[in-house]
Amino acid sequence: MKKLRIATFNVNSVRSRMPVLERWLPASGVDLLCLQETKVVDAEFPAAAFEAMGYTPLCCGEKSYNGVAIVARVPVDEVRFGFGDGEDPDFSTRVAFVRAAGVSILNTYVPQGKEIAHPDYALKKRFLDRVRAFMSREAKDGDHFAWVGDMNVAPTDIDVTHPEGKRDHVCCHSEIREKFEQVSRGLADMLRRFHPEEGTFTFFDYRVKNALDRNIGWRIDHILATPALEKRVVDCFVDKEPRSWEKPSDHAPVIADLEI
DNA sequence: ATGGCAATGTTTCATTGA
Repeated sequence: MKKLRIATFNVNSVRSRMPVLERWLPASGVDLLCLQETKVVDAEFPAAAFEAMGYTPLCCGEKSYNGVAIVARVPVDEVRFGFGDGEDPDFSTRVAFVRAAGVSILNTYVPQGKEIAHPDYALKKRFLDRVRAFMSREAKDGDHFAWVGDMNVAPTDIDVTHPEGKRDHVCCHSEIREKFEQVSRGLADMLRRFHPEEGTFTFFDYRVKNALDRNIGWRIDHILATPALEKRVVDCFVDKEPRSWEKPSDHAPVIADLEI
């Protein structure tokens, strides 16, 4: 039985976040980190800084927007970017799949969708359908599999401050919640299992004054596990500390401890 | 709380994010 600590973190630019990451990651105990919104082409990804901390980065990014990466200090057996299902776009800068240390992890940055009437919202729903199809292909019964990342869905009313004003929001609308529920059916919400209390958030808008201290936020970053993996998860929590530092991401990392 | 802030590239503003 080995311990494995995994995490998901939307960094909102990996280059701007290196001071936070260099303070947080070495002390975090995280073995395998899933990043979203790296916002950088692969040639300019700060690989050396991660290597200096003892981690190997595997990235797929683009200029200005999106970008995902797997950062691991355990041997990685396989990594793939994009859905690889033949559909266009492939979303290689929003989808990463990794096998390492006896687990499989799908790391996604789900499109936010802008507004219900916007074409990006239809793209978001299609993205979630493709996640379901990907998992049907890649996650077999009994697999130690997790779907993690910035899902841009607050699954229930307690996952957002002031839900009554957000009925038509692309992250809260009943339709997207139903879609997310359908796509994630059979997977267990690890953060909710260990933190069922209200006010458990992973995103705190920069524009809301003292959002962190007032705990005005959203729970949109998730770690979801198959039944086989769920049995191996011994803890899951939000690490809000790096959100309180200088030049923070607007998201906080979500950490899960596994015994594999 | 119906604004606000942060990051990026096109850079002294426009666009995007959630």
